[in-house]
Amino acid sequence: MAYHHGNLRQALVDATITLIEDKGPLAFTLTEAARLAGVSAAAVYRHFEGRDDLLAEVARQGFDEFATRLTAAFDEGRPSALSAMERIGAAYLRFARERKGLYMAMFESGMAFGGDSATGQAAHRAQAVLVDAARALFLPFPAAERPPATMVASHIWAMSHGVVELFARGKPGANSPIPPEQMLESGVLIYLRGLGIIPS
Amino acid sequence: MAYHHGNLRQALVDATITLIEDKGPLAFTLTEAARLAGVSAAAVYRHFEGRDDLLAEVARQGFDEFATRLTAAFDEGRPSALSAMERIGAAYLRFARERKGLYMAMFESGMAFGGDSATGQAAHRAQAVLVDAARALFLPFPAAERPPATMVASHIWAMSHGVVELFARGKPGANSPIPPEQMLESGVLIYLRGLGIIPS
DNA sequence: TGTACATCAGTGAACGCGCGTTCACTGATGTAC
DNA sequence: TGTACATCAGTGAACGCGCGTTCACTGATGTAC
Repeated sequence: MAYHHGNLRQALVDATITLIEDKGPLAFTLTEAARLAGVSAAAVYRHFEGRDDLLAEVARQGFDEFATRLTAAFDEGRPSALSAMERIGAAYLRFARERKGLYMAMFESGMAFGGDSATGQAAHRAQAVLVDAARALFLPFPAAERPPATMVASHIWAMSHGVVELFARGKPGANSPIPPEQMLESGVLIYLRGLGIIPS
Repeated sequence: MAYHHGNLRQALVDATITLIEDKGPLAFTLTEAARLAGVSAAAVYRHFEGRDDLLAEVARQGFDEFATRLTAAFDEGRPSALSAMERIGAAYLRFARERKGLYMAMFESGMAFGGDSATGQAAHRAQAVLVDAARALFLPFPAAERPPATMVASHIWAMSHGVVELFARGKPGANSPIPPEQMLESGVLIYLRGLGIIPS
C-alpha cells in the first residue's frame, strides 16, 4: 500500500456513496468506507472530523449535483414553463434512481444539516430551482392571481419525494402497477390542471 | 425485580416506540428497549425471535392503528366523498405527528416487510382504505370517465408522505412558512380540482 | 386444603464482533540552499 | 545537482464500548391428585 493516495478525500466520499447505495445510510460505517478505499480507518481523520462529517460531505455533494441537474432540466423555462416543470419532475426521479446513494444520504440518513452549514446551503440552492420553476408557471397570470411559488414548489417536491420513497423503493405501498415515472408525471399534471395552468 | 412481568411483550413494543420516537429507528437497540422495560436483554427472546422481529411487530401495530384511524376518518364517505378525503388527509398527518414512533418504524426503518408477513398484510389493509376513499370520489362520474382509484390513492399517499418527511420533520426544505396541515390540505385540494371533483 | 411437580418467564454472565476514535510512529514528498 | 530537513499523509496497534445472541440457571406460577 503506497503512501499519499492522491485524492483520498474524494475516494472516501465515493466509497461512502457506494456503501450507502448497497446497504442504506444506517448501515454505513466509517471503518468500511476506509476499507473500501483501501486505507486504514485512522487515515479518514486526515480529511474529515469523523463519521458525521464524512456523511455531511456526501450529502453536500448530493445537493450540489441535485441542484445542477434541476437547473439544467429547468433550462430557464424553455420552451414553456410547463414543459420545464415536467422535465424537472423527470430529472428529480432520474436523480433519485441514478444517484441512489446520494439521495439516501440527503433525505434518509436522519441527519439534520443545519441551514448555515455547507450542506444546508447546498440544499437551499436546490430548493431555489424548484421555486424558480414554480414562479415561471405563473408569469402569464395577473400578479394578483398568482399562488405563492414556494407553496407550489413544496407541493411538487412533496409529491416527488413521496413517489420516490413509496414507489421507487421496496416500501409498503409498492405493489403499484404503474412505474414511478408515470406515477409522478400524471400526479403533477393533475395538480397543475388544478392550478389552472393546463386546460381541463 | 419481580419475575413474571405480566405483559412484557407489549411493554417491549411500547418501549421500542418510545425509543424510536426519541432517537430515530436507526438508533433503536434491543438492549436499550429491554432496559427501558426494566428487564434483561435475554428476556426479549422469550417473546420475539430477535431485534428485527420486535421491530416488525411495532410496524405491524402501527399499520393496524393507521388503518383503523383512516377507516374512522373515511366514515363510509359521509357526508360527502370529498369531505371524507379531506378528513383522511388530516388523519394521515395527525397519525404521523401523534404516533411518530410508529410512523418511523413503518416508513423510515429501512425494513422490507414482505407482503405475506403480518406486517405486510396490515400495510395492505391501510392502503385499501385510501383506495376505497379514492373510489368513492368518482361514484358520481360515468364509469368510463373514472380515473383508476389506485392511482389517485397513490398520488394522495405520495403527497401526504412527502409532506410528512419534508415539512413535518427537521428535513432540508423545512423552512416553509406554512404549517404541514395546511400544506397538505391545499395540495390535495388543488389536486382534486385537477381531477374535476371540485369546480375551479 | 395441602403437597408434588411440570411449566413458564425471567436472570446474569459470557461470547465474539465491529464500531469510532486516539496515539505514537514512519515513510514519501517538497523545498531551501 | 545534491543534500538536509520540514511537512505531509499515511500506518497499525490499542482503547473502551455497546451490541445481538446463547446458555445454564432459578424462582414464581399453575395444576393434578
